[in-house]
Amino acid sequence: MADPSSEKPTTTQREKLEAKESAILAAAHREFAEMGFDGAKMAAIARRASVAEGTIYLYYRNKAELLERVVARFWSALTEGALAAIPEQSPAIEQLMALARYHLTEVVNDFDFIGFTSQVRQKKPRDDRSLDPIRRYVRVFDAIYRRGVDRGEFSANTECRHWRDLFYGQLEYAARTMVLRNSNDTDSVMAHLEHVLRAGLAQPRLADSPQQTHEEDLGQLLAAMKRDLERLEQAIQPKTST
Amino acid sequence: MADPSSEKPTTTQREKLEAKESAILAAAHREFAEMGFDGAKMAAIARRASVAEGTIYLYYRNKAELLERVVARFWSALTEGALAAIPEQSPAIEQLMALARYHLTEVVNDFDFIGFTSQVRQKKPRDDRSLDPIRRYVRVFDAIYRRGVDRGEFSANTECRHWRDLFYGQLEYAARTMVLRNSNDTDSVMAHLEHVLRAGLAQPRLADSPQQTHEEDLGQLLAAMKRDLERLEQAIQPKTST
DNA sequence: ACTTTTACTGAGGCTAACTCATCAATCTTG
DNA sequence: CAAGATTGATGAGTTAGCCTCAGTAAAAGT
Repeated sequence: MADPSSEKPTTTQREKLEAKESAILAAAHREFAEMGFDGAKMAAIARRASVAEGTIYLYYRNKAELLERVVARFWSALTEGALAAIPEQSPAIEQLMALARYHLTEVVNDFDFIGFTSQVRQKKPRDDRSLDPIRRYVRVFDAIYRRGVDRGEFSANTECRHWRDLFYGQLEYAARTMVLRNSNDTDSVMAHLEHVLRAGLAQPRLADSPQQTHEEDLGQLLAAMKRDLERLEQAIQPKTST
Repeated sequence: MADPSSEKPTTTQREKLEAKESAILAAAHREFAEMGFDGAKMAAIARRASVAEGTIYLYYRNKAELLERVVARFWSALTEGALAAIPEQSPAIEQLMALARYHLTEVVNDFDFIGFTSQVRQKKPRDDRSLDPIRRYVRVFDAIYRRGVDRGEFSANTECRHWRDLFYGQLEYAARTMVLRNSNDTDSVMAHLEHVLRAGLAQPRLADSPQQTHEEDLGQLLAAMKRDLERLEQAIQPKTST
């Protein structure tokens, strides 16, 4: 066992398993994307992955669970890509727009998987772990949002989840429209979203009790100036009063 | 044939057919809603509708087409309900909010059918007539939007479709969140949507040349203060420099 | 009353998901 | 290193459920 040559087969064995599982997932991904859930045949997936049909059932209980794992992998990959696409040090609003652009293009590319996702969700209990990758992806938005609040870019008095729903909802519908019409006007969608976010996130109380956000910043500026004035006054007074 | 009594069976015959078709649709609706598409069994639908399994295939080519027709009926009903729920003479923004509230509650009630809809859409060519009821429903928004533009409530320089995507997208995601969490905060969703619509639809150029509203006033205030400071500086300098 | 047309039926065909007895390969142990 | 044990892989067979179609009943036509 200490002999390196004898270790090789051990690691190879593990790698073999993982490679096989990965091959099945990749084959299933392609088959589902091309044929849809009902159209996809387990036999075809097995053929694509170069395994026997029965082998698939050693890794996944049934066709539905296979789809579920493919979908989970899709969202994990999406999360990786999104994190890579977001500029680290930029203002939060720019990070949001980068996320939006990434999300939109990816969703248009793999639009079927949005449908698969809701198909999977439909028959899952609320707290199923298989939905975690989706939750992790959604939290990418939340993280940026919170950072925006911390940096003072966004006012803190709107619930994050409403903006999250608006963000992903708008993008998904825009993607659907683009896919259905086979057109691509990403830029105009992005411009509109940015407009809405800037107008609403930066000045979120405009509707309820207007004039509180940027004005808040400006208010702080004013306060600082007032302090400066007072200091100036202090500096003067000794000379003038004496 | 001219005898009225001989006409009766003819109409009864037609009514019978329509009643049967309607019974099948209703049975299918319930079965799909309870069991999902895959879980629903044609035999069960036939039993619910009190017809033989083969009879269903006289009306619908296959299970998928049956779902398609159920979905179409669902959207038609939604359109009727929406038109009824919208106050005729109110401002467009209020009509939009009425539509939003109606849409949200209905979608939460029958959330499965949203999933079915995308399932149906996935395997349909772009120009399939069976999607018409959905298009008709979507146009309810468009009509209100245009009316708002005509009345001068909304500025005309944003594309309708972006606001439509935002409107339905936000609501669908909000509905999903509510269904998944089994919570109901319709009012807070509505408040947020109204805020966004009012901020964006009424003052649509905010994003292009930012910071022109209240900050302008504050800016003037700051400018005035700066002038004061300069005056103060002037007042001091003679005394300190001399 | 007899034919034709139309509406309906449900047993059976067929496809495709899933199982399981069997085999192959690797690991363990005397 | 050979023999047994364990684990992984296979694909023919089972089964569920969609859909067909030959046959029946009812209505319309003549």
